Amino acid sequence: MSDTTKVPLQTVERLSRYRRVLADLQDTGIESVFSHRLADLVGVTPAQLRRDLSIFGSFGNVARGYDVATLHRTIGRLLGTDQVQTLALIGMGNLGRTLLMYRGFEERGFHIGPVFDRDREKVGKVFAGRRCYALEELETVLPDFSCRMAILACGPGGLDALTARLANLGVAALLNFVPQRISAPPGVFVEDVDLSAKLEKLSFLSRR
Amino acid sequence: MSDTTKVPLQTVERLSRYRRVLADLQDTGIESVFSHRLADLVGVTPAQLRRDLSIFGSFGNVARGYDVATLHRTIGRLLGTDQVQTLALIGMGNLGRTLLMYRGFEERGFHIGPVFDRDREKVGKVFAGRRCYALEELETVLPDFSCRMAILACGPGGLDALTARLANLGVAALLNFVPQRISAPPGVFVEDVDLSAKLEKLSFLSRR
DNA sequence: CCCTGTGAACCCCTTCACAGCT
DNA sequence: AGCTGTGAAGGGGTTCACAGGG
Repeated sequence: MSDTTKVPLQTVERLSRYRRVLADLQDTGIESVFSHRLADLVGVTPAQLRRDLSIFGSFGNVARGYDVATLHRTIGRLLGTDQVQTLALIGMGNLGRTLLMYRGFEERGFHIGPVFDRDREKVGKVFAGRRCYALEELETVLPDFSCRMAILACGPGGLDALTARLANLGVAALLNFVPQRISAPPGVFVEDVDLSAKLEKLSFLSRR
Repeated sequence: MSDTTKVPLQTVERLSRYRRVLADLQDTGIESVFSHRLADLVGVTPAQLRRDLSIFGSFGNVARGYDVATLHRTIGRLLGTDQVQTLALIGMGNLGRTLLMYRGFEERGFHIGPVFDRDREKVGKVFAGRRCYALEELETVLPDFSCRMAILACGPGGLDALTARLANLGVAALLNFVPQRISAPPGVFVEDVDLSAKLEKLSFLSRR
């Protein structure tokens, strides 16, 4: 019951939420939880929680429920966040600099390593301890960091070429803030962050 | 075929993407498109596009496809972004200031009006032309702007009380950047932005 | 022809409900 | 008695495929 690719996408998204709540429980010294309680804290149904976990195995115990520390570690392993991963960040505008200063990433096992910008003015400057590289240096700099993921916080110009170069360098996942459809090279996963779209959704929903 | 509440959530999310592409087409002077072409540009199947639109009515024409300008306007009306909406922004940290400077919101019909912070040091300062109010002033300041939506870019402390106060003031939708589950008052819609969760999803997916 | 709009089939995910166990 | 894990049922969204029309 484990590593087929038959894991619902939404289950993966919920794993993050489970892990976060489990971390809180662990901090408060709670050693075990029943599905009912954990589901309540996360905001899902107990059946959903048990189903999600059952996709990966049997972690529960009828008498005590789930062991908090063990389950936390297990989900971390599933997500691949049990060890620190280094990300590349492209674009040192307002957004890029904000992301660089955001502490939440480090807390969850993500470390921003090399940062890049196309703008000559930014290249060579230091942001939060990182020297900014020119985009042209991608091929020479990136291999030293062995990044499997990158954050795109740059302008829309030449995006397709950029993603192709990143893919060539072994980057298999992109967190994309550029409001434009990315034609991802095969094998590269893209998650879009489109705040305007979220506002539009809220605008629609709150009209009735 | 119109205003029942039976609109799939994911259809709503795709409306944003249709609208963005239609805006681009309009800028380049194209007057009409067939579902096949529009769907290609957006990155969905033609059947999906037609199904999505058919939920709201019949906008197409067998001979010419869809009229770009009309459809653009229609989707804008559906989303409620055909007129500018004013948002409140809570939290003037790095994130809040970045959001304030982001041009993308204005382009899509969202205007950030009043900004608030709990921190006494920030209150009274001016950010991008807006004077920052204290959180205590919420009840006196917010009614002047008649905001139906708010952006939460503050710390996690006292979130439940804050959302309750916002709800009382008529705020029916929240774009939430705080990594914590919000127990939304009834009738209030919440969209969470959790970048770490997106990275964890990417981490999971790119491991095979 | 080749388009749109749409019933119907399909598929994926959620929920129910219970067997098995402690 | 009350829990987990899971077949089976149910529901929601996508895709198929075609009727209808220029």
